[in-house]
Amino acid sequence: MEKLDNVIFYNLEKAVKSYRQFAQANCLKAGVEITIDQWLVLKTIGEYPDITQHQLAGRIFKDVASVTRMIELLVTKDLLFRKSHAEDRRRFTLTLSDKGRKVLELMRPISLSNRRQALEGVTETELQTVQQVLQKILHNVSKEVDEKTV
Amino acid sequence: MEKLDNVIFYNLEKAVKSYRQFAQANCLKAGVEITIDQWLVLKTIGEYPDITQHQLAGRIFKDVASVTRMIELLVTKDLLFRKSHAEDRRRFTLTLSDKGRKVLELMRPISLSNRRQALEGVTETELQTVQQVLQKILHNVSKEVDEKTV
DNA sequence: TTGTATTTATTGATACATCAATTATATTTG
DNA sequence: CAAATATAATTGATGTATCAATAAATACAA
Repeated sequence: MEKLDNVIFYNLEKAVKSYRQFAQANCLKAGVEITIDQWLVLKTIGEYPDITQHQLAGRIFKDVASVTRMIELLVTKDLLFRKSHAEDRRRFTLTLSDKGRKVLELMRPISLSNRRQALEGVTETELQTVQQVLQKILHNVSKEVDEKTV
Repeated sequence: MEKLDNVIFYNLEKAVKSYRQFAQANCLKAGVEITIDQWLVLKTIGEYPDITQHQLAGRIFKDVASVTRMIELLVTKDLLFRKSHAEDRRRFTLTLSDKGRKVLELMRPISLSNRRQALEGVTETELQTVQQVLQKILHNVSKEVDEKTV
């Protein structure tokens, strides 16, 4: 009773994991030595040059602790520079290195192709429905405002 | 250009992660000291008493190495027994302990309620669309049969 | 302005993911 | 049957997730 195959959350996880493996494999094939997660960090820093690690974590839905460690890695891989922020000494300024920028360029066509391949045969309408459902789920599981404010 | 918010795979990951946190928090609230992943293992063993670790891994889309370690944990937590298989000495027979069965019973209503809450406002039709799309994605990203068999 | 709270980030501990290499047992094939 | 192959599981190495505790700097309130 209640086969896992019918539980949407298992299928969601399955699809997400499979896509990740697929995407990761395609990066390697293209000779880019980076994990999808590391790429996400680089990409986000590229888009938001003055972002804090905290905001970064939120944007890629990761833990701040994870982000700290990923940044360390990216720095030792010479993809990223980190220097103390000029105006707020609690923060750090994160800057892509040349190598980091190069990786991002290499990745752009790959990630586009990954998505295109993965979504082959999926219609625009279907996509919209999926997005709607995901929004609803997100809304439902996000910490509700405490209603004990009677 | 190409905001992450519009990329379905980010939203998928986001939804999956959020649901996991939600589900995990609800377990803790109910006093069940187990991770969702450990629960998945127990549940699957309950449903397939003679399963191999390899099959188990496939069923919950995890790595065999992860499964090995999770089983070790579950054994030390006294939720699971493991003894060498009678007919095939490469294998192990995995058996739920009383404590393990009790945890599964405690979890049943919780997981049902988790899903119900998370899917509030989502119609049956929408769900079906999502399932279809997930199937398509899975199909697209799964290793294609090598077509160089010319 | 001193004390308190908040924000930014790190660190330690534990759990899980993934890949590659290895061990042990079974199965197949010559 | 012996050799080659396949299967079941473990182990090591590296990367990520999550929680809790901490440190340092900044903001805010009395």
